Amino acid sequence: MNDIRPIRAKSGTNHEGTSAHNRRVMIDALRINGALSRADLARATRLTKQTVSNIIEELERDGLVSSQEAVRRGRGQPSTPYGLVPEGAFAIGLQIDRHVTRAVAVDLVGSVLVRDEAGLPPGGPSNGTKVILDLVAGVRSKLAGIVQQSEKRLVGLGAAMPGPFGVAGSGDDPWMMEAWQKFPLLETLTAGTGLDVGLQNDAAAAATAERMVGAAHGLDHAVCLFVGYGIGAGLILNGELYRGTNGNAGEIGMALLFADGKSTPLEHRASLASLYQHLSIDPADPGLYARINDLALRGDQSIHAWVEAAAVDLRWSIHLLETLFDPQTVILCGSAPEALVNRLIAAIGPLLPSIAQHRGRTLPRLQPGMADPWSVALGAAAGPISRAFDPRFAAILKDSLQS
Amino acid sequence: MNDIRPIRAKSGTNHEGTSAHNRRVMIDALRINGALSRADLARATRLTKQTVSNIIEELERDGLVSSQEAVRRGRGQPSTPYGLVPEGAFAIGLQIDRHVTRAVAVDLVGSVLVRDEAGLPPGGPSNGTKVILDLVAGVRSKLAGIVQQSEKRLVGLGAAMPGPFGVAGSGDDPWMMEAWQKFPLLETLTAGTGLDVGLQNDAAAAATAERMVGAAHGLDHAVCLFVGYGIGAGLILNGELYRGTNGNAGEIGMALLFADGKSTPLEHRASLASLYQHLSIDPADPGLYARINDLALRGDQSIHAWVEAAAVDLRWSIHLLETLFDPQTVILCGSAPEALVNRLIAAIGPLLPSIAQHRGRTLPRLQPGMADPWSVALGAAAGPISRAFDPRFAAILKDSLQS
DNA sequence: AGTAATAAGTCAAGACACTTGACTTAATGA
DNA sequence: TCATTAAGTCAAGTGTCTTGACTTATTACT
Repeated sequence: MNDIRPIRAKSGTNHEGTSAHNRRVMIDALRINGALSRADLARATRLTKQTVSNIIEELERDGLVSSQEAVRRGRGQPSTPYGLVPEGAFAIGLQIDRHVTRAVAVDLVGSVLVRDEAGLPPGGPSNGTKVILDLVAGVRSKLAGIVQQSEKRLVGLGAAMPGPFGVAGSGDDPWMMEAWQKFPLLETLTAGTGLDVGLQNDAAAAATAERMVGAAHGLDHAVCLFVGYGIGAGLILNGELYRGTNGNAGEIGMALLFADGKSTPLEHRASLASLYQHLSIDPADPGLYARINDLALRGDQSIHAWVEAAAVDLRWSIHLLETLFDPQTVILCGSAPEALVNRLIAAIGPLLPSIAQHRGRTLPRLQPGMADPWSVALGAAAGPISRAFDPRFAAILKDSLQS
Repeated sequence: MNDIRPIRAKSGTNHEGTSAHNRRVMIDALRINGALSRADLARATRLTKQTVSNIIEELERDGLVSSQEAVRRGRGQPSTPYGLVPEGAFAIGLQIDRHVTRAVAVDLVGSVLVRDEAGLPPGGPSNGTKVILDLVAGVRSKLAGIVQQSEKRLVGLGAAMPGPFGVAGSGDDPWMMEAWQKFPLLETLTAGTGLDVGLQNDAAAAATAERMVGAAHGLDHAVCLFVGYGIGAGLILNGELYRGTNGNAGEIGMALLFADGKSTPLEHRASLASLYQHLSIDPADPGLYARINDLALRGDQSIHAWVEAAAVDLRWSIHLLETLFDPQTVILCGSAPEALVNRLIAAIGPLLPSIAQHRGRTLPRLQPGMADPWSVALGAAAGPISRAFDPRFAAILKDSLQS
């Protein structure tokens, strides 16, 4: 009769949770709307003027917001807008890709202050860990050289790498990503940097970036279709990144397509990997990015065939994402040369019919996102910033309150 | 300069929000774990014993929980477990299907107390509204005859019908569902019943039912693949039903499949509609359910061919849902005869490889859910109960606190 | 048996964060 | 000039959780 079953329950909350939530709501409002007065904030958040005043005062003491020039708007006392202070917080973003690793330092509003990259030697984590830790340390010290107190204001390190995580893989990846995926990266990075470390896949990172400073800014439901070496979808649902049970939600590249009696993962058909194979070029070529961009700009015939084929699969992928997630918009982004992404977008249209053809639609069904080799690292850095400052259910719960 | 841009912000919260959240967390814990003592609840929710005592006292006054026989568990004062009181709250669930409408009255723990159905005359809402309102009124008065104070404890009316909502349709549906989808159903039901009314699609309702009393009980990430006249997926993400921008998330039946050079919606290939067509029978036949069940039990050859074909599409659908949502489990349910669902499940296996083949997996990748013509109505009723009593982010916000 | 240990649950005071309503400040418009 | 309007502050009030001591009830040990 002595049942020792664990009791499962969500955590309760208390005053601290309330306060933490309200602080986050203020920051979020300032991020979405730009500078706002206390009175504006009170109306928008449904809190009282007094409460807003107290919280703003606290945020100002913490260096997260600052007052601006008073604004006269008709009768009444002029309002004093408060805006986010970019240097109020920083985060380091780290991208681990097949043959390269990139790190950036980003501030509270998502500006990249420092960026650096390094080649990853073959051999997986055993050879790459030192390179990565050195890269992070370098970015961190450069940041310290640019701004005061950066270390105190560093909220964490976000890492991004291709998924999926924790899955028994196919073993056909020459880039040892599987070894990386199995490696205790979080623990290694935490031990090596002393920072709070988070990990997400590259598509999720791209979506996080789009939400902070890109096309998904202020949206609560958006899907980012990320075309990189692989292909994946980053999901913004209810205003938050959706991770799924194991952080693998959105791994559309693993979706099997059936054609001509055989099944192929989408990843093998529409991704830069397939392009490299199509063009018979070495993905480790350092001048690759410029070369592809050049080919895309020139409208090269060899690229054209791949674009047309990939566009068919992407068009269908977008249709499927619209059908399953019912987002406000789909964003096409990638760690691909911008010219190539533009060609893809042009080739994808017109979109397939879907539930996205909705009466109340205001946003385009498909929008271009960032096409920048640094966008994944930026999104990786945006992760810790979002965790620290965006309103989230988890942030009100007692078991998340440590500070 | 007089910019009248609307300021967008999430709502703040206050003590009431805190309290409302904690009440919901208690109810949720009792629902998941069964009866618990105050001390157990305090540990599980991370609240203090005193706080739990106060909230339990309040919930007991409200008739939502009641104490049970004291339990001796080793040293120390025996604990007094508290459990949910089924008749603490009720909701009416309404299913509007092509040729039939069903209504149920459900209690706090998801037991169906009253059920009734009626045929829907052709002609869409103009002819059907009266039938529906009469059906609801009948169920409501029968409930009042069974339990005391049912009207006071009625938290709302949940309606479910096939989606998608608000989409420019294809117009090829003989059952006038498009007319229903365009009809101001919420307003009509609110005016006709005086209740708080919610609306979701049938797959979402099935998922809500599975979460309250079925295979998704206590799970935070589950996908219900619902096979009915159409086919759809109900999504439980982060412990809540995910609706998408327009309540159309999960409408996998609208997904276009490409084969033999033409595109077909999944719905036309794997759904009861396709079965009826395959068997050349009239979907309005009142003895349909028994007839199909009988055919499935006998292992009829005509059904066998459809099952084999549908299983291919369902196998792929499950693979896709696993890939995109990374759920803890996929549940196959339907408003289809149980024997048919069992045949389908048997025919679907083995599943396609996917990211669901994860190291830490404990639940089966695919589980059977309810296969019951009443499950959609039950899920419809579970909607208002979940909105009223489950922990949700929205419930802590000031703009959701009215009571 | 008697007593120490253990755990549930209560009591009463305290702390925290939001709310209330009156008040001050500073601008515009008639 | 002065009523009106709106931003923002002040100080007391309120609701909800927390704290720490205390009571109650049972088992385990001597």
